[in-house]
Amino acid sequence: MPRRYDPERRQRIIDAAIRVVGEKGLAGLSHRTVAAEADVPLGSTTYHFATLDDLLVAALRQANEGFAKVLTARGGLSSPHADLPTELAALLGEWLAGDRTGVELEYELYLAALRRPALRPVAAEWADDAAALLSHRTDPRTARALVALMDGICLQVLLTDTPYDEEYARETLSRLIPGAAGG
Amino acid sequence: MPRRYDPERRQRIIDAAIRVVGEKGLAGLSHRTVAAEADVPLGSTTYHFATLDDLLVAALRQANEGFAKVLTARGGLSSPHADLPTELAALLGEWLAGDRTGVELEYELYLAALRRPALRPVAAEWADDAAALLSHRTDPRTARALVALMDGICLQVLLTDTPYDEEYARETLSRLIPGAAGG
DNA sequence: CGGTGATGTGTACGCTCGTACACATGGGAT
DNA sequence: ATCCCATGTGTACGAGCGTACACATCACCG
Repeated sequence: MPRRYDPERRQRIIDAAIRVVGEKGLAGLSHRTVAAEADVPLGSTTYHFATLDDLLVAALRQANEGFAKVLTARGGLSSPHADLPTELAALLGEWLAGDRTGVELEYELYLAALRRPALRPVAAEWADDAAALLSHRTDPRTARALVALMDGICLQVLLTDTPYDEEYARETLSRLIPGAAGG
Repeated sequence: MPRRYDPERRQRIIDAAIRVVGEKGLAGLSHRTVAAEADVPLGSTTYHFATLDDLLVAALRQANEGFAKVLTARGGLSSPHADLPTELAALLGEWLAGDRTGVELEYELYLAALRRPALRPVAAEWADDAAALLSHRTDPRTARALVALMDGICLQVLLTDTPYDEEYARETLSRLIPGAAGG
C-alpha cells in the first residue's frame, strides 16, 4: 500500500477516538479500535500518540472546547437580563435531552481523570473554565457551587435513569444565588 | 493441591475485588487479579461470579453498605440539634481527609454505572438511600439537592487536586436549606 | 453409611492488547 | 535537483484476558 499524504491525520485520529469512546466507552478504546475507526494503520496511531493517555488528553481537551462553545453560544450566559438559574437549567435540559452519547462521552472522559493523573490538569481546566464563564454573572464562590450542583444533578440523571426535571434544577440552582429568595 | 473447605470464599472474593479496585482501579480488575488477591485459583472466581459485572454489583453493594454505616454512625444526622450543613461538611471532610483509596474506590464503582447498565440499579439505590437518610432532617427535594451538591463538591476535589474547603462546603450546602439565610 | 451435587482445582484455547521495529515514501528545505 | 527526516505502513512478539471444560473432593441429605 502506497503512502498516503494526509496532513489532517492527527486530527482525524482524535475525532475517531471521541467516536469510539462515545460508542463503546473508555474500555473499548485501544490503539487498534481507533486505528480502525480512523481508517489508518495501527502504527499510525502509535506514531502520533505514543500512549493512550496522550490520546485521551487530546480527546478530552477537544471535548471540553466543544462544550465551551455550546455554553458561550447561548447568549443568555453573558446577558445580565436573563435569569441565571433558568438559563443553566435550560442548558442542562438541552444537553441531556438529545442523544445521550455526547453527555456520556464528556462525563466518561472527565471521570477518567479520577484514576489517570495525566488527565487531571485537563479536568481542572474544564472546571475552571466553566466557573470563569459563570463568574461574569455572579461571584466566583457561587460560580463554583453552581458548577458542582450541575455536575451532581447530571450524574444523578445519568446514573439512575431518572428523567431530568428542569423545574427542579432551576429551583435548586436558584437557591445557591446569594440574596435570591428561590422559587 | 487438595480441595480446601472454604465456606467464606465468596465473601473473600468480594473483599479482594474491593482491594484490587482500590489499589489498581477498575481497569486493573480481572478474574485473575482478584483470584491472586484472594489467594484462590482462577476457576474459583469464575465459579462464584460468572461475569465481572456480577462481581462488580456485589462489590458496589458492599461498598455502599460500608458508606451507609459511616453515615448512620454519625449521630448528628438523626439528631435535630446539630446544624445539618455543618454535619454534612464535616462528614465530607472526614471522608476526604484520610486515605483517598476509599473515596476513589467508591466513586469509581459508582461512576462505572455510567457505562454498565447492570450497575445502575445499585447506583440508584445509593442515591435513594442517602436521600432517605437526609429526609429525616429536611424535605425530600432538598435532600436530593444536598446529595447532588455533595457529589459535585467531592468530584471537584478528587478530579482537580484542589484541597477540600470545609467552610466553603458548609456555607454552600446551607444555601440549599429552605428558609436558612446561609453563612 | 452411601450417594451426589455443590464446590474447588488445573489447564488449555483463541483473542486483543501495547509495544517495538524495519522498511517505504515523498514534501519541503537547501 | 538532491537529500533527509517527518510521516506512513506492515508485521511480529509476548503478555494478559475471558471463557470453557474435565476432573477431584467432600459436606450434607436421606
